[in-house]
Amino acid sequence: MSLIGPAKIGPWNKFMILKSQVEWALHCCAILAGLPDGRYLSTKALAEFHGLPKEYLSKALQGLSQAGLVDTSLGPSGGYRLAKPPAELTFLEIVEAVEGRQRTFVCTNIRANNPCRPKDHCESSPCAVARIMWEADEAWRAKLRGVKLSDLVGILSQEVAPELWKSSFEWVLERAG
Amino acid sequence: MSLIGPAKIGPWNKFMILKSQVEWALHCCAILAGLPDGRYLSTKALAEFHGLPKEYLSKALQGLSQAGLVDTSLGPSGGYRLAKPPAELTFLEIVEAVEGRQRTFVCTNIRANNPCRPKDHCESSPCAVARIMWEADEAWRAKLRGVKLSDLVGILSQEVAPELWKSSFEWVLERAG
DNA sequence: CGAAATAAGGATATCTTTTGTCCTTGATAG
DNA sequence: CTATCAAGGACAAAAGATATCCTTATTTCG
Ligand code: SF4
Ligand code: SF4
Repeated sequence: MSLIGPAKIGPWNKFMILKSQVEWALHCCAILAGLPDGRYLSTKALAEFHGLPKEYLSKALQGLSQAGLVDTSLGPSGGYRLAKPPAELTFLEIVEAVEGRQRTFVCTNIRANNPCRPKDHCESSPCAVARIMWEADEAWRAKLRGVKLSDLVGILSQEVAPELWKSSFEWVLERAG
Repeated sequence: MSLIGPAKIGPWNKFMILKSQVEWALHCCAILAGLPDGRYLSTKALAEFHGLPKEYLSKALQGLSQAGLVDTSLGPSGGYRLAKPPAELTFLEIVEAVEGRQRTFVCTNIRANNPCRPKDHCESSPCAVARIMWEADEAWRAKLRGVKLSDLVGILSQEVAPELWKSSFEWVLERAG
């Protein structure tokens, strides 16, 4: 389902992959975006709705909370709600909140091992290899930065079957504190 | 060195990261690009030049070989050489040869767990979340597809100190079969 | 006030992936 | 014939992802 080409290159089937937490967080934000003003939705409800382990999903939601993307409330009728309007929440913010902000290419500075290199030689700036890879990372981020949560909700509201959309909304409302 | 922001978000310090093999393969290709026509360079020489474990680097080179990016030759004076001119070899080809071609976002289809979803409901196409993430992946690939190995060599030849560039070239030539 | 529900987060266990080593096989140059 | 090479299988160690359990402090509601 997720292979692009015939790619069967030795034992290297797996590509660098985002945590499944990212998918969970995106789905949860989409749900929270539909919540009426001031209401909260608990981890329990979000986990149940998506069929996910509650305790582990909680870690992803904590990531969103620490990044300031959601507000929380304790006690019964507590839970999560978005900290800003869906139109001001980007995909990149959500992805980075759970996945971190490191680049995909990390440089282990192997050029320092060059046997021809003088002992006192000091490369100051990152070399071209790293810069090129980081530009690709930035293109990835730029794309995600350009998509708002509200864009997603807009697409989903058109694509999801109306009766499913409606019943899901009601299911959530019943549990929103 | 590789952090973009202050990003200290819970235990999630690590981002999805490319194998170090990718860095190794890019460096090796840069070296091979400087090889005179018809000459080969062995795993042993490449590993020694970069200070890498020979047997493990070998796996990365096998990836390049299986992808048809390099030609190999057995026996003494054997090794690797590029299968095509550096101007026709893209970063993306090299990266995919060692890392694979899977997307960074894999969809575990959690929408199927929606308790409101009718039993016989069948979502055919991937939803908007997945499509958006895949577009970002494609932007990343497009960027890497646009950079040729010859571009890298051009930049390096300007940036690397001339005496180091020259001595490295000679070091390689001494060992090229 | 007291009980139940909640987020936050520490500790730990398990599984997968990455990284690395070792060895065998078959081919090739000299 | 011998030394050297790529290919690749088997295996081990380290790191990371996934998941569970438990404690603590806070808040709502009866
Ligand atoms: S800076 Fe360039 S040479 Fe140094 S490790 Fe990173 S990619 Fe390799
Ligand atoms: S297709 Fe969409 S809803 Fe289904 S698992 Fe993928 S991202 Fe989630």
